[in-house]
Amino acid sequence: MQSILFQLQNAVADALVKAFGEGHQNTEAFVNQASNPKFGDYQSNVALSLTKILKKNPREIAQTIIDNLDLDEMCETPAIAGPGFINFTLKPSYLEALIKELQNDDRLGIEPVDAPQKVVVDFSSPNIAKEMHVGHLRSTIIGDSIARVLEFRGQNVLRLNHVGDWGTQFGMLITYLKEAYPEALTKADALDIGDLVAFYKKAKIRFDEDEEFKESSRNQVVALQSGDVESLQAWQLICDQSRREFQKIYDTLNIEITERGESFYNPYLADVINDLNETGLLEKDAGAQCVFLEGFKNKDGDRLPLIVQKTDGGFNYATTDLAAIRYRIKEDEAQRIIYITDSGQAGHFAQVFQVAERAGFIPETVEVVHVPFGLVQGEDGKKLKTRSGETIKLKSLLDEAMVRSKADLEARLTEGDRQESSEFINHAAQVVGIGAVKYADLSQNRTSNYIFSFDKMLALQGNTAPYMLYAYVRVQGISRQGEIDLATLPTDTPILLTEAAELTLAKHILQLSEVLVAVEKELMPNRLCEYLYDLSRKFNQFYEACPILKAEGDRRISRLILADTTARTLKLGLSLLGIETLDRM
RNA sequence: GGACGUAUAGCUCAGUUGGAUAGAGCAACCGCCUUCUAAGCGGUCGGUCGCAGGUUCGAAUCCUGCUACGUCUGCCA
Repeated sequence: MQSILFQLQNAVADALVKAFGEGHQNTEAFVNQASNPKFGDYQSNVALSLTKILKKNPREIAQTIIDNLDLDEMCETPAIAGPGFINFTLKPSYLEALIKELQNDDRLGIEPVDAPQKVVVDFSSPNIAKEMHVGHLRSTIIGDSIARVLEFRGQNVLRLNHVGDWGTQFGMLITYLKEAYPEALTKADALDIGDLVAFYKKAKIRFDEDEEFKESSRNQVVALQSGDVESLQAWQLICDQSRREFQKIYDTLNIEITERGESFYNPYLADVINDLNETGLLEKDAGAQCVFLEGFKNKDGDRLPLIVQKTDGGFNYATTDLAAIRYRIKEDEAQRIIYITDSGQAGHFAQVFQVAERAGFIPETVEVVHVPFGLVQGEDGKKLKTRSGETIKLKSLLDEAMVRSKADLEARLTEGDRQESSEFINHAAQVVGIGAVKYADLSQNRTSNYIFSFDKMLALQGNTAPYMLYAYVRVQGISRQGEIDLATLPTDTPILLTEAAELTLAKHILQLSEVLVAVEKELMPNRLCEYLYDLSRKFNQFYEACPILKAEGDRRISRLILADTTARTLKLGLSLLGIETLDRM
């Protein structure tokens, strides 16, 4: 099923050629959803844009376009309004037919793309032996949602966790491991570090206070990078410990991701330097191997380098990122590489991408894109910390969300004199709590800073996950109340869209495909959130205005189908945000 | 110093290639439960789209300057 928008765009584009000649084959049709319902459902502004080119009155142009349009099946006669807008109002009969098509379509009218692309989504990327913080939460939630949308569209997605599992901090960690847990290296499963973050902090203290420790840490880095067996074993132990902690978070969030950390690209780093050298981009400056950047200056106004090999011969993260780009293009055959990180890294990626392009690492057929998101701030507008100034642990943050949603639910149960099992309560609290955290994050334009507030994200009114979950629950409630299996409603009865609320809801349901195309292109999950929020509101208005179980005959079945299609759209949309649904709450 | 980003209602935010009278939620106030879960629905109130110019038939949106805030700015990632 082609989206309504797509069909109207094509129709207008055809009309332009018919009306004004072959020269207008590439003229943009400028069809959009109507800016205000009173203007109809869709509008085209193309007549206004052609005023100068055709040297005619825009209303006259609009009329000529309408005369050449063939939309009798879809629309009422298009109207010209204002200076030359063409307004389209969809026919109820057309909407009825489309809703009917969705009744038994699991994909709700969304066709997979014709030619799937190989897409790498690089997200989450915590650092080994460090706490996952709210910044990682954003990357994880946004990355997962983008990956889900692309997957549903039929793209071949590789989700990669580019964990920080390599680098100078491991010298310190391994040295401390040997000092504090010497038995860990000789006995199996002897390591029980417990809180790895505390371990990291202790190691850091030792590193800062003791010159000898510092020196042996440096030697440890060299040993690790040169493949010393014992060092590698220690490194592995620390990574495993961290990995287990990360996995708990991913399990709670229901997120799948393949770990491929920085260390993976270690064997390819030297090649990057060699190839940069061959392209003539490499310059040695103050002992370091650099590529000097175009359009970047340092504080003194001199040209700024991207350092790819340090004076001591070590590589840094720019080198790793260059190696990763090449590997993902050559070995993974990626056609689109998406990096989900905070906007603070925008400069870094701009630099790395520039060097990769100039070095010829990125073919024209490959798109490499940084998807930045804003800072997570506390309610004071500053970087989020606990009262004592500590980083907030992701686990405790998620736990608190669930505790709060549980308390809310229990209060409601008491109020409504309802009895539920503890399994039910715990499951509902988890779905609502985690869903609320995810939705709060995804529903904002990701480029702006994000003020993190438990109260706001867990508020159960307004533009929140619970609001949408509740709309879904309402439909399931109808099913229970009427003892109706929504999956086996009759298929031979007509859809009847006569009430304004029914028409409004039906139109909105049919716009999912337009939204998903936009999300895939712009990588902005908040567009999907906005769509689902509007869908929930329109459903609630329909629910209020149009009795379902009390309706009779075909009208009852039609409304049941409309409600069920809404619920399935909500469930699909929420699943693309990584949010589960509930039958009761 | 430079680069990038942000600035929209009291608060938190939308605003899709420039389009018609800039939209939600929260907060405040007023209504609607003998009727499918009121975690709902309807209504009222609330804006010099940071400031000043410019381009355009038309600017929150594009350009220039300014102000404020944020991020980044050579061997951490």
